[in-house]
Parts: sequence; C-alpha cells; structure tokens
Amino acid sequence: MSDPALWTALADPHRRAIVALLLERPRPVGEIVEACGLSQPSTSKHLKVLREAGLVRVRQEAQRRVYALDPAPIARLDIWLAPYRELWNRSLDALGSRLDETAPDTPEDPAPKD
Amino acid sequence: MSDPALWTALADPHRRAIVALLLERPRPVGEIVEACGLSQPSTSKHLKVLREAGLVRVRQEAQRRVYALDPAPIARLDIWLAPYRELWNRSLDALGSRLDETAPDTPEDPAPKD
DNA sequence: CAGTTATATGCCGGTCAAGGAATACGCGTG
DNA sequence: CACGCGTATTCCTTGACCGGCATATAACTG
Repeated sequence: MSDPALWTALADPHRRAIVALLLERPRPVGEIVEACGLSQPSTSKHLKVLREAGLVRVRQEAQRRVYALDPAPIARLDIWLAPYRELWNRSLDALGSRLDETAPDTPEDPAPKD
Repeated sequence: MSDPALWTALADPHRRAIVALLLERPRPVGEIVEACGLSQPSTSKHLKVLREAGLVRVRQEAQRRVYALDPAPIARLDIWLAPYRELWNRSLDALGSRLDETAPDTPEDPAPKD
C-alpha cells in the first residue's frame, strides 16, 4: 500500500510507458526497447526497477525474456486509492446539488473542524 | 493522466503521508509539521510540490494557511488505473475458474499474440 | 566449441530532488 | 509603526537517479 518501490517505479514516465505497453500484451525486451526509444541497457534497468517493485514478471523463452504485468501491485494501488475515491464522490455530490439548486450562497465547506 | 508532476509528488512517502493527513480533514501547516515530524521548511517545500501538482489547495485564514485535498488529481489517477483494473479482474476470473475446475492443464495465457 | 543473438550489469558524468539552517514575507496586535 | 507568529523561500550540501557506453552473461546454432 505505502510500498515505496511501487511508487518510485511508477514515478518515471518511461516506466509507465513500459507498463502501458505490457498492458496490451506481454513483450520481449527487444520490442520494449523499440517502442520506448531508449537504449537497450536503459530499458533493461527500467525493467529491473519494475521487476523489483513486483510490477512485472519475466518468462524466459529461449534467449528472449518475455515481460508481463503482474496485476497485484496495481491492485494495491487501487486499494490505496479507495479512501480518496470516497472523497471525490463527496465533492461530486456537492457539485451536483449546487448545480441543482442554482446555489443562493456558496456552501463550499460544511466546516468539519472537529 | 500521465501528468509527471502528479506522480512525482506522490512518489515521496512524506508527501503521501501529508495527503493521508489531509484526507481526514483540512489542516494548517503547523499541524502537518507536527504530524509528519519534519522541519517546518521541509514541510512547506513538500506542500509546495503538492500544490504545484494540484493535489492540494490553500485557504488563507489569518496568518494560518489551511491546506485541503483537491480530489481532481487523484481522480485522474483513478482514470489512469482503470485499464489495469480490467487486467486484474481478468486474472481473478482466471484464478476463479482454475480453482473451480481443478485445472487439468494450466491455461495461463489465452495467447493474445496478435 | 566458436559464433551469434538477446539481455543484463558496471562504470561514469550530469542532473535533480531532499533536508537543514538561516532568512524573508504576510498578517494581526498592541 | 514595531513586534510576534505562522509560513514561504533561498542557499548549500549530499545523495539518488538517468542515460549512454562498454562489457559480461546466458542460450541457441552450426
């Protein structure tokens, strides 16, 4: 949930790109290299980070190494997100009623000051 | 969606802690400083990062500055997450049917090799 | 077993982010 | 208007990360 490796792995745009590529289908390193336009070593290093964050698994297929997404870590992300989802549902509700009533004043905060 | 600032903002554990604090309720800086055990300047800098990522908004209240979560960016995170959610639903399904049928062979991949 | 393909690792220089200390700024108060 | 409080900003140093290059490793091929 507050797994630092997971977040730092996803913090990099290239790595998010790789993750997006692997969402479509598992791919060998060569394909990923081509797709994201980085050098092969850089790509391998990014894959290492993703591997150590648990985001991807590797399957050795002859000389090729086929990388695939592991759903679990992203599921943890979703769990982390859950409490916040409630937050913006609340604010959508608020927006809805404001639009609905053509708000006379702006009740921005119900002041939940404990 | 692929907003780099958002991800880098959340990549830091301290900042995620701040975000979690603000989920409970809006808070002035002093409270955040106490809660996360950092120096006041460090905390202010983290708040700046969160602000520039759009994750928080500030309300000036006398000398105090009260920070509150803005739901929108985390909603974008959720949108980013959506395609992956489908992925792990698929794998949960697969697990389910495997458990259900006491799998004779292991149909790991439906081979979506285009 | 030599050669080739596919991937990983080590090393290096540049860049960037984090934390601490000192300081500046804004706002209310006497 | 001087002062005090709460917060932001600057400067500095240190440590992490990124990318490229060269090289090592592993696996198939003949």
